[in-house]
Amino acid sequence: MGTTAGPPAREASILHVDMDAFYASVEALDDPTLAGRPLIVGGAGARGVVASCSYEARAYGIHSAMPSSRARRLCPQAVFVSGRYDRYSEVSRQIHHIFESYTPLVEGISLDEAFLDVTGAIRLFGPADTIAHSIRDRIREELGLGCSVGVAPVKFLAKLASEAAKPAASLKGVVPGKGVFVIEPGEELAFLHPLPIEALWGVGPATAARLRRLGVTKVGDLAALPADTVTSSVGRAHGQHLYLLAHGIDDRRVVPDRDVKSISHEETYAVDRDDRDGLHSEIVRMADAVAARMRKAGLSGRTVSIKVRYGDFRTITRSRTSREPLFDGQAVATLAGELLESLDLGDGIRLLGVGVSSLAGDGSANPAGGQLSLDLDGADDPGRPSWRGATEAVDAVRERFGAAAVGPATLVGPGGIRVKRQGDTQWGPGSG
DNA sequence: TCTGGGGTCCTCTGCCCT
DNA sequence: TCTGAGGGCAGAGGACCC
Repeated sequence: MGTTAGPPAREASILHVDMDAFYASVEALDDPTLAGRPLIVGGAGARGVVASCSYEARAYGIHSAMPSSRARRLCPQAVFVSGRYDRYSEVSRQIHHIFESYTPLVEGISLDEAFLDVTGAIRLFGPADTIAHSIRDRIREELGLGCSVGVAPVKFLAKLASEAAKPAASLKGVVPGKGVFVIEPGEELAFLHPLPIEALWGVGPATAARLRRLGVTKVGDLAALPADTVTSSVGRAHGQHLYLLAHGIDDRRVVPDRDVKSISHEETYAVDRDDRDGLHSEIVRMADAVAARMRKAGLSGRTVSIKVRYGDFRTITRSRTSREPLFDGQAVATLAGELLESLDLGDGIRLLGVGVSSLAGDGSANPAGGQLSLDLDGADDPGRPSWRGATEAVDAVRERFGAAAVGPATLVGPGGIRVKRQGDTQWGPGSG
């Protein structure tokens, strides 16, 4: 660090593909009566938020993460639809198949966004912008969905370029965007410096407020500052990163398979809760789901965390690290339950979450280590099944008959077994 | 005008050990 | 034996992303 020179010349061969209003577009695809209408995907309840909305809804000022209650006030005629995580995952896989027909270097950021490094594909398919148009056409023709593609020499500029390629919302109708926007080598700073500072990846409301105190409102203002001034304002690592980005420098590569660092579930309740027995049952349900996802990924974890958000929105986390790797829901629930017991629930909590981190790849069927204490009952008497065996049996039954086919006894209720699945209540209570 | 869910990364603090 | 410095680690929380 310390140089103020522009980025080193590099071919524009990084693509950022961003689906346009993805969830809303999938809903309109599956139900054509929704097409062209203000459509909101998200939690319709009092504590729900907007996950995605059509451009017709955006024309009313609605955007993702907005409380659903406010969205409803802004556009009373909008159609609310609950999210279907499984369906979006399925479409996302189809989109990735298209990506992978061009390059194996595909880094998924979320269900609707990915980076592609097409450096090695140019000889076969043509220049990067040709590949970008080809991908966009195929997604339109094969899946009936729209997307915007940014092309640039580095990742964060490709992302900004895809923003520049997006359609715009207006009350007179959707204004089509460029679809593909290319930032050529040498053009980086001319594109970057007039942008507001919030355009940089990693600048949210808190960082923007700090930078504004230095007189920084545009990326170019940040680039004009000495590196030390930036780091003393926003912290060493963060400051160095932003300083480099402001000069168009981004050495991050496209990484196809990132290691998962943590797995968690959390849920916001429609009303604040202080019933310890009920919340303990919730801990068991979420721990069961987290552990099932760990095992499916062949992982075990050592650190168990709980997250609690009180009625006044104050949020705390508590965690504990086990000496032994954990792989089953009961062990995770035991630690999480102890953490919950140590807390004062006050006037009630609106959110509860359970997570596991310090993950390692030994949650498979026959790990090298793992949870000796819980396996002891089986080890004492070879004729008795071990807890590990029971867990594997549960996984096998669920694989065949579904997640609700079998589960912890504490989760059995009048309607069957209450299991937690990824994407459930994703956008708040009352989402359907 | 109230603020979801699932993640990652960073910083700070306190504790333990050398 | 006591004390302080420094490293490593765990725990907690903040900020940010989609």
